[in-house]
Amino acid sequence: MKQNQPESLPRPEADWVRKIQKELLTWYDQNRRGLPWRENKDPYRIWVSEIMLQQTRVDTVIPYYEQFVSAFPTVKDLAEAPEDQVIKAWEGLGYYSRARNLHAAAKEVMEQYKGEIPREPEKISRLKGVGSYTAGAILSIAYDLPVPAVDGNVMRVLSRWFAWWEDISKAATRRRMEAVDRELIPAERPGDFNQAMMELGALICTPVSPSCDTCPVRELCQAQAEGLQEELPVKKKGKPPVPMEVTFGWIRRGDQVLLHRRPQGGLLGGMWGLPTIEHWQGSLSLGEALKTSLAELGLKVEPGSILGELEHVFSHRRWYVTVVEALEISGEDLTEDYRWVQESELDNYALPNVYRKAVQLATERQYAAGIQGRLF
DNA sequence: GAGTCGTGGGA
DNA sequence: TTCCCAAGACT
Repeated sequence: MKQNQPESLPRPEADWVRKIQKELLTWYDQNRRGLPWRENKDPYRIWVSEIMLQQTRVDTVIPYYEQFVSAFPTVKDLAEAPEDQVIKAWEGLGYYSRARNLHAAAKEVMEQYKGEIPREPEKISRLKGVGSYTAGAILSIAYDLPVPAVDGNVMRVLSRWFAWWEDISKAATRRRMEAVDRELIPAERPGDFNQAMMELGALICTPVSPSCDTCPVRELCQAQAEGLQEELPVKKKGKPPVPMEVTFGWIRRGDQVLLHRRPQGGLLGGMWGLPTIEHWQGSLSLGEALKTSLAELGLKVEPGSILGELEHVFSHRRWYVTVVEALEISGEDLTEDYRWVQESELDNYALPNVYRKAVQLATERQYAAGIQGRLF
């Protein structure tokens, strides 16, 4: 590990900057991928793509993007859509607050900006879900404004170009990199230049085993010159997910199943799923936990068999899930965040993947049990 | 500044 | 299996 750089920021010379701009844009013109959000410069479509691409791979986003802009072609369509429909279109993509924020921001654009996504950095940054990177991406790509769009790709590229040893997991580093990046952006094609930086990071200047052989700017890269490309960028490691034991209830009343809407704000906040009890290892037996929890709602159930187990990993949590079957004995009116749903209607709900997996598991076991019951 | 917030893919 | 992620934002 090398020493940290002093406080000063890299000061690229004007001649170096001109070369970088020319080589990068030439390379981009010849190597850019034909992505669906690059078909035009509709600010709304650029916006949708940038939100979906936050912490999400291009290949994962493409089908969601196609379906989303087909369902909501304009910011007006999105603003007028029911939230359930917007969340349903996001099902399986993760980070669901992105969808809620995007929906709320679309309404804001309609009400405050007459349906036109604002061109001012201060205004666009005020929209929910639009941070420093996303604001810069939309303004530069859709409106040709020379503002930085510094994402993980760009930070990696800058870190290597300047042999910059600051930890890119820190917010302060991003701000400092934006200051330097701002000096690199050409007045003519700011959007293409920003995309070229990201494209280089995605295709050539990759996190591991970068393809320096075919890099269009290898002559201008300090890390390459010093053989440091594998050491940079510096990035502090995250903590492993905390393991948790979780019980899902597969609670039936005739051909209906009980769904629960998770509280806003937390993990999978506001999303529908099976009734869920999260507990530390060994704190409660599964059936008793379920029974006790539901009794507080005025719902009496008789715990049945264990339908199965599954494991699901989130960014910061690992769920060891046991799906427990139960039959309703008696119940009063439940609160709004509980709902009895026909099994055939489950597909109409936006269920996060962990619950989708559990539903599949439960229905399969249920079917198998039914067959067994008839046979024996 | 450090945690929180999903998912699926690849080394 | 385990780890690191992939075009970050919000609290």
